Amino acid sequence: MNALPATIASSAGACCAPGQAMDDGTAHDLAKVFKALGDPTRVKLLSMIVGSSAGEMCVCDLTDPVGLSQPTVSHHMKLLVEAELVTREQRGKWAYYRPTTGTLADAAKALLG
Amino acid sequence: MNALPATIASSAGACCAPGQAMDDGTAHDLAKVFKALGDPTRVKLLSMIVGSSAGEMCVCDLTDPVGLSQPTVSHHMKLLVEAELVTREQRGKWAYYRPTTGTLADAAKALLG
DNA sequence: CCGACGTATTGACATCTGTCGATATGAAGG
DNA sequence: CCTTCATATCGACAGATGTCAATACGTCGG
Repeated sequence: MNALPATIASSAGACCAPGQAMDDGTAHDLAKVFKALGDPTRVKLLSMIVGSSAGEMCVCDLTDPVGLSQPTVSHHMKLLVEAELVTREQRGKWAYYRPTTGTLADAAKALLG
Repeated sequence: MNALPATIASSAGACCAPGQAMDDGTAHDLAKVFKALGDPTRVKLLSMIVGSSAGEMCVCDLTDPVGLSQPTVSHHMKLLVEAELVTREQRGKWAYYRPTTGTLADAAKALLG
């Protein structure tokens, strides 16, 4: 229940001492974001949410298009939340997910300098 | 021995029919790029190459900083090459790796629209 | 309070992945 | 040629990952 994206953003600033290995914690945090997108199903899920007209989607809307069971989709969404690529909001019976702005871009920037 | 990044770039253009699931092949290609960065070691490796003053590094320069065996580093570099995040050039006994420009940014753009 | 419904968690399983040691490949130097 | 050195490939193994069926949790409408 944690994650520290502030580290990522700050690392994007003071970046890249030449030839020096990146800090272990930063590398771990960046890898977590990219790893969350390292599965075709999760790429699809995020792309659907990003492209949705309402800007948010619930699990029930996502299950059918990806063709996987509801628990599996729920599991994937949890990983996306933990990577802070989406946020979760419970409204009534439904859990709505919407993309976070900047997480992926910040990670890429921290890596490429 | 393939990979099709043209798909990624082109997908970045005609992106995101609302609510529609992303094409299977595109999702797979994007996931391949992100998965290659889904390991802290590979994040470190790429960041070191990006931050290097010469703009390129050989395996011998990379092995020590990450603290892993030479075969393991070679394995990681192969994955980065296959994801087209770096290019490999053999000069004499040494294999030099340098980052590709745009692969990660294109993947992120294809995903976020 | 109860039943229905959307979602999350658990347990199990096959597969994938990161790592190493041993070995193969390939290029320079004598 | 034969050796040396940098890199790649192979085989093996522990651990992580994606998936599902079964089940538990929470919220709403009676």
